Amino acid sequence: MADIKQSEIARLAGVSQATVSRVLNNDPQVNEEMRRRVLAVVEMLGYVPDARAQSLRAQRTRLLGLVIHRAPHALAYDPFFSALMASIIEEAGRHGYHLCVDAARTPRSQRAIYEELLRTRRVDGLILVESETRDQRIVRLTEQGFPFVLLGRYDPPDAICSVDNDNVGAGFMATEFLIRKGHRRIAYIGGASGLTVTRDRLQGYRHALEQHGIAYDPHYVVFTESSLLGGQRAMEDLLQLPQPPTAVVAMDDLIAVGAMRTAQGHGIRIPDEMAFIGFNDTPLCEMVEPTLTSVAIDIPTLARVATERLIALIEGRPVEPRRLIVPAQLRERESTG
Amino acid sequence: MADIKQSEIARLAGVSQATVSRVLNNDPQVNEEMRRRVLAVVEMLGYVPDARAQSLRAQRTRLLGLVIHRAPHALAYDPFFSALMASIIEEAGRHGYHLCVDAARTPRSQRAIYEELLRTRRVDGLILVESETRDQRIVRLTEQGFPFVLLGRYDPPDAICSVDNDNVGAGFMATEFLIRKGHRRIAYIGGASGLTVTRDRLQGYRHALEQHGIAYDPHYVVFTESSLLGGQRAMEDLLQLPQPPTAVVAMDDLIAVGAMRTAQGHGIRIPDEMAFIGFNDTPLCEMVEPTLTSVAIDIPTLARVATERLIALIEGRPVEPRRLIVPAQLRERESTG
DNA sequence: TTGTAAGCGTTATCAC
DNA sequence: GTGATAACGCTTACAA
Repeated sequence: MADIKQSEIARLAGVSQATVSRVLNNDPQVNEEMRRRVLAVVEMLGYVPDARAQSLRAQRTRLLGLVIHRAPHALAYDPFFSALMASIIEEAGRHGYHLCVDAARTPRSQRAIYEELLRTRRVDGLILVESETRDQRIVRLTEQGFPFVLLGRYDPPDAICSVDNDNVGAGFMATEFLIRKGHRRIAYIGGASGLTVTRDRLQGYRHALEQHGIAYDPHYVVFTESSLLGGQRAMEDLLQLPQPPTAVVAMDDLIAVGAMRTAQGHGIRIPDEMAFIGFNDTPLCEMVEPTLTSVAIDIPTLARVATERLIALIEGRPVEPRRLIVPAQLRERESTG
Repeated sequence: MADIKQSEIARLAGVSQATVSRVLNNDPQVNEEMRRRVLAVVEMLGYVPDARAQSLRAQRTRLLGLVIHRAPHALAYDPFFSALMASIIEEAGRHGYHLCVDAARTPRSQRAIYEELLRTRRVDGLILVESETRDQRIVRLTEQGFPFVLLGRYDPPDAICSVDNDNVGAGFMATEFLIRKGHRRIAYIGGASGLTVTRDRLQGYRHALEQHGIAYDPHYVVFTESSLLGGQRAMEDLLQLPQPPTAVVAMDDLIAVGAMRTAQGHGIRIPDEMAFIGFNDTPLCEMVEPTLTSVAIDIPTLARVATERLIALIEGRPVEPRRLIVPAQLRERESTG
């Protein structure tokens, strides 16, 4: 039972193996009668073509590659990554593609993995995440002409095909929202200061202040690690200031919640005395008291668009413009009044 | 540059293509001199064999399959799945395998996906999760002799190869822990009632009650969806009882937190008036107030063992015993006093 | 010890 | 319109 192949179908239907292939590929030239006969046998045996043979013959696997750059436990609780992966899978499936996920913990193994995926032709294209300023992967893939899409920002914009959530815009949106609520002393708590996300959102924050005639005060900007504890520590620092802020833009929900906890611990009422806004719109936002306003990255759209574009690249369709921006969305809740 | 193949290496090294293949497969019969010559060219061109051709020839793809049974947004915040996937990827990589992840939202598409993966031979084996009591996938895979490992329980134990976190034991452990704390009216909030996990933990719960001479009262057992809201709804029901429980065993941390919230909303003090215990030991446990006691499933071990066994099956090595149990661990926190 | 050649299951290009 | 036949890139008998 295991190994039905086209020649087997052909034998039972009394036609040649080539005809079976034609029928299965909807060749219009094939006679109705033969088509029926072949399809009947195909149906009966539940024949499906062997993906391995198709891959070799067609020179493509219909597999998209995604490489995770974290240790397993770090990935486990990263909703961004899970959501991304799930949406990629879904969109890929719609186009008849599958997702192959690999992991690379160290920078060295990263290079090795990308090199392997590239050379073995195990996948037809790659989705890149967490780009660095001088990304070797991008250089390599570009010079090899291997299809890939970057999730993130890259300069110059037309050099490669990329899809980005608008981090600058998101930082701007969050800050302006607070300004419109009447706040003037607004703090920004960033994550690791080297990350592009941190810097981009900070840029949006500064831009919003500027546009509304508020002087930028570096005392209101702190960087910390992306965790509850990080948020708590950052807030402690901000509360030491002679003029503490009346509103806080935090790099992610975890930091925001940590900061909010600390403020509450100091007897500060939220949102009356201090407003908070986070990023990513994680379920955490609904779990805390008061619920947390958050700027949502539209992960499903991000993933969908990136996947669509990658498949277009693979199949040789034009992709224009090269860089696409997916706007963020603000989800207003109690923490901003 | 793109397409280096063995025949190309052979030409440059002045040997036959078969010799190149032998060198790459460490055939001991090949002469040292030739080996050097071939490897030099291989090195120089950075040649790596084409995975597609190897797949067809060897009749195996070195791909493991995992099918997710949820909508993307549901997966996004499911740490169990992410942790599992990450650990599978890591272990697979150690053995030279990759992970192919697919998704099936509806039961119908589920069958279709499994059938496709099975028939197209796109993957060498499957890791099954979330088994149901009469799992059609298992029947089908078994009759086809397709390699797979079930993460979960299955009877009879020797029928198929499975790795289970000890759900019965975990349910028992959680319940007994509460009993030892002095509780007698203990509720159990399960997930979807069809799931094996739900039933297994319930069995452990009943077993613990029985062993400590506490009568089983079905009013204390409710089923709900695995979410904050599900937990909240279930708790509302439990609070309607003439004699509400003094302790709650919830199927997962999300449900537990939802239930805890609702209890708090009704002015119930935790853990003084009501104790809570969840499952999975997610970061959520540390984020809530009071922190949540939880029974941890050892996901990395689970994933590692399952992956190892699947690969053993694929490569025709014996796997004994067929069923393996990975014990759980209780992480005590504030919610149980 | 090495080269020649068959074949893995497809698709596509030929003749007929 | 249909049936032989040649690839796709690799592994492995078998021949030399």
